[in-house]
Parts: sequence; structure tokens; C-alpha cells
Amino acid sequence: MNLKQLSENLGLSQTTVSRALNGYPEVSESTRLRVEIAAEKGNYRPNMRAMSLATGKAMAIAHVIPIAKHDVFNPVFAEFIAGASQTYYKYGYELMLTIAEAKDEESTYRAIAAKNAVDGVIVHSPLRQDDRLALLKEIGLPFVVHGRVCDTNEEYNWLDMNNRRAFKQATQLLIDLGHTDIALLNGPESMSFAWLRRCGYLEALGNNKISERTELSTVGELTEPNGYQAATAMLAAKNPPSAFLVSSYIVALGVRRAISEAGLTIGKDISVITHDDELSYFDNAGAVPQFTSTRSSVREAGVLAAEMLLEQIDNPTLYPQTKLLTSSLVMGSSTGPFRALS
Amino acid sequence: MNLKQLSENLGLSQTTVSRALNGYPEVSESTRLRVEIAAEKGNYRPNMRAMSLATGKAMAIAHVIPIAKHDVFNPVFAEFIAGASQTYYKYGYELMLTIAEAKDEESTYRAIAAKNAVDGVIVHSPLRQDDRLALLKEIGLPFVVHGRVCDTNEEYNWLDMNNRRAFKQATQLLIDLGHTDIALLNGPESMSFAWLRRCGYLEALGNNKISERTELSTVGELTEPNGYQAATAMLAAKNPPSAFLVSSYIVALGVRRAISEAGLTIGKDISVITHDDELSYFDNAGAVPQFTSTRSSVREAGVLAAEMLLEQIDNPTLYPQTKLLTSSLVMGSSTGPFRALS
DNA sequence: GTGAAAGCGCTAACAA
DNA sequence: TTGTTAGCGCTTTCAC
Repeated sequence: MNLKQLSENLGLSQTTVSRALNGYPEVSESTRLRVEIAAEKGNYRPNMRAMSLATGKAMAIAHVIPIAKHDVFNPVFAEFIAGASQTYYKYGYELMLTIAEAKDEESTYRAIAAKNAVDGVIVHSPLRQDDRLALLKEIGLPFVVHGRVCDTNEEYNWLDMNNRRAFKQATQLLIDLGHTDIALLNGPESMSFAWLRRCGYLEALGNNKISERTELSTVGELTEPNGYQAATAMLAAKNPPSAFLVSSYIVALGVRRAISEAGLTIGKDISVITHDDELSYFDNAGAVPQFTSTRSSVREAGVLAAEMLLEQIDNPTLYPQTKLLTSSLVMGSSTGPFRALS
Repeated sequence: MNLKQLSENLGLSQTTVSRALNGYPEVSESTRLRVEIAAEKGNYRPNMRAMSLATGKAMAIAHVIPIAKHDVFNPVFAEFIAGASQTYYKYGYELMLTIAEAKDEESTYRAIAAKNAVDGVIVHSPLRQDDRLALLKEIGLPFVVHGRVCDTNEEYNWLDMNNRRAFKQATQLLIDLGHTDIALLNGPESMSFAWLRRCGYLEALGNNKISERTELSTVGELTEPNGYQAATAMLAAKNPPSAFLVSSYIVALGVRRAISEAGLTIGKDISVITHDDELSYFDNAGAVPQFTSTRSSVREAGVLAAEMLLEQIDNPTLYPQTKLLTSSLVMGSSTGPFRALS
């Protein structure tokens, strides 16, 4: 069923039917009603391709996810996208998902723009210093960054968790419990999220006049074996840490393994705080506090980021917008109870 | 830069330029070369909307993911989609992601079809008995199911892991080790994947004349607390199981927690086999065998399913196609070593 | 309040 | 081998 058929059935012109359906005021109420009923029962939906060709609006948003051949598809992105899709659905937009090898990201963005396939883009996995900002501005495609770019003077839309604050709080909590030798197992610090977490960690140490022991920091892919190896090495060295601050629950699983092999008990001999815990599908309800991002908060972030982008597209003068989501400090159930130093 | 501008620059008609770019044979090599160079340096890409309006092909595939408000976005789907997107990229297709509340799935599919937004659909999360087959056939949208529908006589395209065989093998392995009281912690058995796993489990028991102890089977959302509760209860009952067969690594984490609280040791007092282990980002390289699906095999499945769908769209006479992926039996590093009964 | 006609950017008969 | 023309399904002036 297309506009032409629908209008012929009704004995009206395509113009009138189109106007009726799109809420133009000059259509009489009676015709509008007739049209709406006929459209409904004919299960009419405008052909998106034709519509966007005529209007110049694609009614679609792209999410570009950089992902190397052997990387996993980060569940955080999946949740974020699930949230964003709610917003798109609400406003009649479509979601195009693009997985981009890091090396040809530039051409990916250029292609997206040139093909006129979308009205805007959500940028995932920002780096501390990221060329995509300049690129997207150059090609004039509206965008919102999920996260932040640290080293830039450019203005741009972003929405982020407060990673710095969360890790500062977590570190402070450990310090308040009497810890001074606190290990940080972080992700690659070329990525903003990891860098900001490190900043928070250092800030808390600094505030408490604790000097950083660089051998207690590792950086790497957020995998279980990395956590295991790093923790094993640290526990075997002299002056082992009494607490671990871990950037991902997956890594924390490796830490747990190392701790248990070392004959230690979490919550008795040693403390572990991890991030993203709820993403592991653990049930953190009630007793267990919330650390930085959780599954539901990530999804909510997706909702908000998408709203930000659509708003931007509708009303470019609002530019730039930013949103820093706060979330309270929390420990996950996978890490067990904290320990106060005796 | 659009076709008109490009053709004007070249002093050719739009037709010729279009033909040159689309590889039609009647264009002279010299013109084709000129056109290609000009297109390249003008960074010309055809407007997808216009192209698909003209050809009637949307050059896009939808992935519809049923997901309730508080469900997580299953990482298996994410990996599968990452794989599929490689195929789409290769053939110039776009990937539209649609998250559908289970309740209005029908209208989602109808809308997708009516809007002419895609050429085909990948259906995720099939149920044992699933109305979507009939629906999609009715609306005439080509589709491939990621998984299978058990209770149907319809013919349709599908691609699946061999869940039944994997669980049969796993059960047999435990039996060979001397176990007879084997617990099965499964997902909701209205879903095909869980049902097939149960079938495999029962088959192996039957082959060995072991009668099923129904109190050793649970069914539920694949969460850590569910695994914990189920395992705790079973271990506290009389005649506890000596082995657990678990449908998800998340659930297995809960089982491990229960086992450790019960003062038992995996690989010494009790055995655990879980599925999906590599999906947890664990490094299963080398020593650790592979159970049913792994991250990389799920991604590969996505690649294949997408190829199947595109082939179908190109050549409807091939219908129906099916593909059952075999994968060798495996235990994950999260579950520890097996134990032979002494 | 309604309709006719042009046009969005492309492809595909049909002509030359 | 190239060009002319019509048309994909919609929106949007402009005229009535």
C-alpha cells in the first residue's frame, strides 16, 4: 500500500493525504479522520526511502563501533545501543549499526556522510586524543560522543559517566579503610575512560599524600588472564598491595583467581573493588552498592545520548551540549566484602 | 557531489556515468576509467535513498532482537551481529538494528516490511514454537533464523549451533567419568536453544540407562544468582549431584560460589561443565577445550547467516537453506578441571 | 481545504 | 557506445 493507492481509494489527492497524515493544519478534521482510518486499516506506512529522498532527512542515526578483528563486542556498547534504540523508536528514527575496523574509520565516516544514509552519528570509544572530532566537523555530520575526548579544545556534544569521580571515590574508600598500597588494574590509557579513571585514582592518592607506586599499576586489554597475571605478579613481589582497584569485572575475575591461588581470602586478607559489575548479570540488588556504571545506567545513558543527538539535529543552535552522569560509589557482588586494615 | 554534478563535470550523461560506476559492460574502458577517477577524487558515493528508490532494493538488512525492559542485551547476539556486519560491508549492505519488545514484535515486523526499509531480516531468539515464521512468510520478507524453531512443519532458512549434540557429548563425558547424578541448569525451555540442550542431555542419560532425576533440573533466566540458588539447594538436599552441566558461564559463576560455600572443590569433589565460556572473555587458548559456542564461532556464525540471507535475496530459488554448525566439546577455564569419580 | 505539478537522486527501458 | 526519458514514492510550492 502506497500513497497513490491510498489516495485513490479515498478519492483524494496524494497531497491531501500526505498532509493529513503529517499533521498539517490546513486539512479539515473530517478528511483527516477518514484518511487516518483508511491508512490504519490498509496498514499504510510511508516508504522511508522515498520520504527521505523528498525531505532530505534520512530519519536514521548511525552508531559506529570501532572493533578490531579479535576484539569482543563490548557489552557496554550493546546496552548503550539498546537504550538509544528506544529513543529512535519513539521519534521514528532507524538505527544503523556500523562496525569499523580502526584503520579505515575515516573512510567509514566519509562514506556514511556521502551516502546520505543518516542524519547523525554516535561515536563510541573515544580516545584521549581523537581525530574523529575534527573529521566529523569537517564533513558536517552532527554527532554525539559516548564518552569524552580529553586532549582537545574543540567543542562537541558528549555524554559520559563520571569515571574520574568514581575512581577517586573508590580509592578514597580504600584509603579510609587504611589501605595505602592500592593496585590499579586499568584498561589501555589511550582510551579516555581509562585515562580518566587513572586521574581519579591519582587524585585520591595525592589528596592523602600517598605517593604512587608505579609497580602497582598495570594497563592492558580487559581480559581475565590479564587480571590473573597482573595480580599474581604483584602478590608474589615484595610489598604486595593490600587492595585492588579494577577497571572491569572480567579482569576482577582473574584477580580473584590469583588471590585464591595465593591462599588469600577476599574481604579478610585483601580487598577488591571492581567496575561494571552489574554488567556481568550479577544481581546487585539491595545490599550491594553500585560502583560506576551499571547495566541499567548504561542503557539510560544511551537513551539520553540519542535524545541529545536528535535535539541537535532538530535545533543546531543548541550546540554544544554535554552531560556528565553521576553514579554513586559501589562494589560488586563478584568481589566480595571490603576489608578494613587492622 | 551527486550524479548530476559528476556527469556535468565529465560532460557525460548521468546514465553513462551510472553505468560506468555500476560495471555495465557497454561502457568503453576509457570512459569507465575517466569516470572512476573523477568519482574517486570527487569522493562521490551514490545516495542510497535514491538508489534504492529507483531499484526497489533497500540494500539493508534488519536484525530484530527481542528484549524485555530489564533483560540484558545478550553478548551472543552482539558477537553474531558483529560477524554479520562484516558480510554486509563486503556486499555494500547496511545493517539496521531493531530492538523489539516481545509484545509488539508482530507490528515491528509488519512495519519493517511496509516501510520498505530492508530487503531481509535476521530473526534472533527463536522459540520452540514460534509464530514469526508464519508471519514473515505471510508478509513475504526473506529471512534467516539464528537458531531453530523446533515445533513446526514450515520450511525456512536457519543457521544454528549444534546445541543438542554438544550437551549430549558433555553429558556423556561426565558419565564416562563415572557420574550418574548430573544436574542440568538450563535456560527457559520455551526457547529453542535451551530445549535442544535438554534433549541432548536426556539422550545421553537414556543411552546409558540412567533415569532422569527431575529434581536435578532447573530452568530459568541465565543469571548468577539463579545458578547460586539452584546449586545451593541441590547441594543441601540428600543425594546431591556430583556434577553440574550449566547452560551459561554466568550461571556457572553462581554455581562456583555455591560449591565453594559448601566447602567443596571443583575438580576434586565435584565437576562443572559450562557453555559459552569464551564469551566471558576468558582466554581458552591451548589447554582448555571448547564447549559449544565460543565468541569467535558465534561471530563466524553471523558471517555465514548473513551470507545465507543475501544469497537468498539474490536467488530465491535456493530456498530453503539450513546450516548446522558443529563445534567440539569443551570445558571452560571458569569451571576448573573435571573430576573422575574414584 | 484541496489539487496539480515539480523535484529529491538515482536506474532502466528505449532510441540513436 | 552513449543519450533521452520516464519513473521509483514521497513532499512541497503554488494555484485554485
